[in-house]
Amino acid sequence: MSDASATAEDTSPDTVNKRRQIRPKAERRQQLIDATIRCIAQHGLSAVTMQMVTSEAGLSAGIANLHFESKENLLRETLRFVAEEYHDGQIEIMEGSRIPNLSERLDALLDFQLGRGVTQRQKMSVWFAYYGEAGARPVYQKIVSTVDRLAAQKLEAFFTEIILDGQYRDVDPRDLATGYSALIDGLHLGLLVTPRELSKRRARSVAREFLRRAFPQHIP
Amino acid sequence: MSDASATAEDTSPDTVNKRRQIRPKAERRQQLIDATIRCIAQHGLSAVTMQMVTSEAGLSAGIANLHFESKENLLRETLRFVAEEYHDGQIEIMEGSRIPNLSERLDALLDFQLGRGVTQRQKMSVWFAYYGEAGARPVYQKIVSTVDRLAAQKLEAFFTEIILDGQYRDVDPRDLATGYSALIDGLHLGLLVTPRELSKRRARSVAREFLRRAFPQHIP
DNA sequence: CCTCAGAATGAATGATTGTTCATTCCCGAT
DNA sequence: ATCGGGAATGAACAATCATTCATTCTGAGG
Repeated sequence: MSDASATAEDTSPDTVNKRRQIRPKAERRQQLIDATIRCIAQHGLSAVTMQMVTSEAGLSAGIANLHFESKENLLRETLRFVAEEYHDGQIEIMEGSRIPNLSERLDALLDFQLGRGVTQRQKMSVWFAYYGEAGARPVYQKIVSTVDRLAAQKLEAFFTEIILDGQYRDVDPRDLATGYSALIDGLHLGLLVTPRELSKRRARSVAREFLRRAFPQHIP
Repeated sequence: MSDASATAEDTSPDTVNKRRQIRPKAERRQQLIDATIRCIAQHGLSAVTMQMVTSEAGLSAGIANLHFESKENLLRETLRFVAEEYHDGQIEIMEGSRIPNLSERLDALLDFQLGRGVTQRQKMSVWFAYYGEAGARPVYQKIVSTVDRLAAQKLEAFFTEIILDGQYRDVDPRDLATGYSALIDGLHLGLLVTPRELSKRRARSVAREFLRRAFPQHIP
């Protein structure tokens, strides 16, 4: 929106470019998925059209049907990408090869899940747009279930490790992991729907207090 | 789907009735809202059409535009109804004129939020369908925000009462209310999207444990 | 420099959908 | 009984959308 001086030939990647370019298939697919994410975040899943996506990607109308078979396919692959991206990031932290200290790893998890990222709001919108449809679409349920199950197992293992380290009593790692995951989902929902009443800072504080009550020795 | 024997004149309310009936405006509006809820739960918000809704209600095609100005209006009023119904039920319990005992009131709240009700799943679907679109639709955000704020205030007051009664230290009622609300939302999400991995019983147990950690004297 | 496989285009198409409104006909008031 | 206001109908309409495919054009290999 800033550099729109169409005086000479324009070869910048983001602005309108008349020249047709041929790119590898994988690159075009990702380009279309990224455009779909932006469209869902801005207009809502139910308002997204193919023209909207291809226009956002700066490409022609028929290209989405060329690289994905149909609109349904494009939306399904977009969900899969967002779901895997989120859970992969989570799992990388929890497996903990990077951060050996358990307290620091808890903080890193909090930062990843509730930290600030400009693009974070876009991802949340997409996330819940699909959740909203999941009740009626078994395909979406299956994608989310698959990645969710793995993340839940890793979280349970992570909590088990903390429980052993702190010798905590009367704490079931499975129930605690379920509760923590639900809490994070609910906080994301609050950040998305009522951002005026729930700041990111307070959301992080609330989640931290949940962990502090469960693992007082690991959270100051 | 069971009693479909079209042998004689049919005057039952739910089955197909040829005879045209004139009913009060308010009744027709509610009838259409109920049909909309069922359609959203079954097919998803993005797949709902006017014909689907009017057919589900057993009425003619143009009637939705007669009682609501447009489709957008119908969807907006449906959201308002579901949101108010849920929060009114919550508030009635928390105000506690019915149940004086605080522990019993906590249990009643858990039962209402995570109890079994056949229609519960339908309402959850609608709830999250709108949440998914809320990120892109300020109108939805405003409706949810309005009812949510009132419920949050009542919950905070309720928790404050419990804190005073139990003389709990180091517990902020506002943060606790935010956390509990988020936890319930997250559990609803789990019940909707991954029902195989989260039973209602376990969801209730997880929420109860959250409360027990905060109010040990009030939850056995 | 030339060639051509196949990537990209975008106008055309058929299907779907929200909305309208002329017509029908129910039901309470007279 | 009957009359009229207005609730209900449903066929028709205009707009929108996903998808197709004949055509254009690119860029790497010969």
